[in-house]
Amino acid sequence: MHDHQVCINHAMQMAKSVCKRNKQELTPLRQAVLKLIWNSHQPVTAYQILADLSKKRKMVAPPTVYRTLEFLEKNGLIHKIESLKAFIGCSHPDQNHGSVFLICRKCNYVQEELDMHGQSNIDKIVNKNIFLPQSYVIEVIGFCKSCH
Amino acid sequence: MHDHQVCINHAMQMAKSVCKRNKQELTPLRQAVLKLIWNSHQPVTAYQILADLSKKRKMVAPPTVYRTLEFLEKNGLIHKIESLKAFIGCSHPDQNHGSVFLICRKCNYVQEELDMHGQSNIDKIVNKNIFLPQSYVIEVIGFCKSCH
DNA sequence: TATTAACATGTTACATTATAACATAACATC
DNA sequence: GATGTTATGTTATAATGTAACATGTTAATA
Ligand SMILES: [Zn+2]
Ligand SMILES: [Zn+2]
Ligand SMILES: [Zn+2]
Ligand SMILES: [Zn+2]
Repeated sequence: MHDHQVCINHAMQMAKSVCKRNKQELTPLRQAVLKLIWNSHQPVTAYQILADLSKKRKMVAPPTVYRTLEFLEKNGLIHKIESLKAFIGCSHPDQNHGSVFLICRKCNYVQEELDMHGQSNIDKIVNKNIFLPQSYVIEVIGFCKSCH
Repeated sequence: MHDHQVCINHAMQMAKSVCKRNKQELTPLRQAVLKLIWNSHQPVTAYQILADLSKKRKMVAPPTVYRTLEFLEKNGLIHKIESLKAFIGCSHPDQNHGSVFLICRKCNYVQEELDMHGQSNIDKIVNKNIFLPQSYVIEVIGFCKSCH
């Protein structure tokens, strides 16, 4: 357990400054979606967001949600968990980083850990193959400390 | 370039022995799907398989394909590339292993590299968090040697 | 101040990916 | 030949994601 309000406040503050830095607008819609995502440390699907958002505002359609998610992801404010087709707030949007996601199958908590891709065993493989990496998907599925 | 017929033959041989070891049946349907997947080193979607298979045999429905894919995956004969929602033959179905997939955005070639999860930086993170890993999704998206 | 360009959001209609639930077949064992 | 098990077929629908075009909003710029 932790004071999650701190997480939310921090995330929203970060978002403001990141968007400012990137010269991008953090509109009310984008803020609302980001806040919904930060409701928990569990990943949420686009259609969960769609439902939640449609309660708060008038009915929204899928493109609205997907576009907003795209914006947030491009600006490093959220990540997509590919193995779950779901989205989660980025814990470190200010830093340029790769991430390792630890995904608990029982409680759904997702822990994002920084990983400076560059000298890991994965990068050894990348280099050995003369591969030019552009993005990484690194997800570990299992049970978190509390759940096993 | 390489003699891909060798890859196919090897894969089908391996499949036979793996299924025997696992006491599982490699039925004609399952063989057909595996062969279709091994048509190339590029990942194929379930619905591509559905289309191909429906040409070879009588029309098949999605559950037939998804069930077969599930069987093949459970027996370690194929892998799902999560970031592409597509499937690819496993190059090393006989060994118990983790994999790193190098996915070329231009030519779609997917290189599977073995990675004995256990002492990598990812596992350091796993251990630090007292996380009990069950499966890994490790995908690097970029450009292969030939394409950059 | 009208005009334009840009960006953001709304709307409609679909495409793609995946699964639930139930029915039948195929085969082995008793 | 009844029974259980595994594999496959069938129908229907759920869940995820996008293309294309319309409208609104704001801020230069003519
Ligand atoms: Zn929190
Ligand atoms: Zn947990
Ligand atoms: Zn080959
Ligand atoms: Zn390539």
